[in-house]
Amino acid sequence: MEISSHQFHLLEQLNEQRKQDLFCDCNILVEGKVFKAHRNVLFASSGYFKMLLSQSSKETSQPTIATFEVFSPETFMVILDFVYSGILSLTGQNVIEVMSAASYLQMTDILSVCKTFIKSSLDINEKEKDHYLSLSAKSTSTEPARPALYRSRRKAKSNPRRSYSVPDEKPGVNENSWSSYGSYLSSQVILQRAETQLSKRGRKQGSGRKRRKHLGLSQSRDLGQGKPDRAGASDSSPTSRVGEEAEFDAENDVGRDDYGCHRGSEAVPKRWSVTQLEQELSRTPEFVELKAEELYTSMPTILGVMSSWNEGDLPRMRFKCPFCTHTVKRRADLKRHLRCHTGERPYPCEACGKRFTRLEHLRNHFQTIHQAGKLICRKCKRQVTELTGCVVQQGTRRYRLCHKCLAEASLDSSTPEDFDAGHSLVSSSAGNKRPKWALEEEEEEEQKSDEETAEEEPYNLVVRHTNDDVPDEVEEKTWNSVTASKYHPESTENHKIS
DNA sequence: CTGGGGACGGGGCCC
DNA sequence: GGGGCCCCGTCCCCA
Repeated sequence: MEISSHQFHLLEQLNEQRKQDLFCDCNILVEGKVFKAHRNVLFASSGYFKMLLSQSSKETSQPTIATFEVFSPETFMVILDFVYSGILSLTGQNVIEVMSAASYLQMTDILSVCKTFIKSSLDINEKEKDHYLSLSAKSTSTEPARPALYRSRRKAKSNPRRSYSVPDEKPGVNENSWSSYGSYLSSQVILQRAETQLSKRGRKQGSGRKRRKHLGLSQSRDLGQGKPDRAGASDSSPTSRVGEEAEFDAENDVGRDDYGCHRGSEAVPKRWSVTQLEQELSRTPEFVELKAEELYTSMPTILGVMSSWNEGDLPRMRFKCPFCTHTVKRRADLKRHLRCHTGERPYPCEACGKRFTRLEHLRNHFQTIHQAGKLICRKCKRQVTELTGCVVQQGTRRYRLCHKCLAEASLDSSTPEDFDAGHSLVSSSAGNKRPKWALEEEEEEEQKSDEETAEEEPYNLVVRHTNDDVPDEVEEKTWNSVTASKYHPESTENHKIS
């Protein structure tokens, strides 16, 4: 026979013990503030602590001290309260940092709730839109943030306080609290996008930003001895973090000044960069894939915002990106911009598989990479014709050499091929060395049954506008080799739509 | 190590 | 609204 209240009472007792500092055998030092807790509770709640405490479990006679500098004491208080009560106090101001801390501490339940909270914050229904449009920027900037209390499903029954359930876990409960957009987001779970996003971000940020690091764990009798661990960390997180905060403070101030009334800003507290938010969103397997098209049509009310206007001027309508502070004048531009957040690349190069966000980028790529459009010998800089020179490929670069320079360069091993011979330069070179981005798209390339066709006609640019949801509806535009060199799509007779 | 150039991504804006 | 052009910034490779 199961007594349902036992778990709750047990946790309640543990929480009381924590508050009274009874049997606490773990001290957590967060930016100088000490939190006391029980190892077993932390072990059971956090993957981070599980790993940490299992490593230090041999010396159980001494209290464990964990030191963190990557989140604030207030944030850790929220998390610790959740651990001991099942109640998560989220606000628009703390959700990002709580999510970051939860991600760090490997607490997936909190992560899910935070992501859901953010998603719901991104939704603005028609009522709110009308509300914003009817009020001036001044009058809407003072609405206090109401904390939302998220309760663990296990404790939802006995909690008298208002709580939300995670839609993923309990569909149907509190449906009004969650927009269709949020449901849409939750239903679009794709792991591959997360990997792609992470690899992309990692590549881009590799030199620019340092990952935040915790400052270590010590096990000693004296709390003060936790300090040397901080000094020992070469990649000092306070320094890097301050830099990140300052960076985003500046960029977010712009958006806040103009669009302070927009609720979307609540979901992105000013201390966080957009990239950081994306990283947090993409760190977990549940990262959602958003297609710009669907995103655009599924949440139209979030996009149109009214900027503040000067005296005597008519209000200027701009469109704000829900994921960052960027605003654009036209909806189409926003739609285009959204692709940089969703990672959607609807224009694959049929020659090499690389995908692009825009047709023009694909066009430029094809011209420069696969056609070596410059009729100049790269070595002697003289003009070459298709008779006096040929195209060679070195790595990912493709260029022309005159026959003379080619002979001098001794490029026999690189298998240069005559441009007019109709051989597949791409396939021969791609077989030798696959670029990094090609590897990323490897899985998708495997599904391309028509790629061989493209390789047989290496000088035709085949543009396929993909639609992942409707794979049968594939739009292809094939440029003839001659017209492709010009890339004038207005000459529609050269397009083959299949 | 450094500077130059290529490739690429993204924004603004025109047609 | 879509397509396209221009411009700029960033990253990477190479000499």
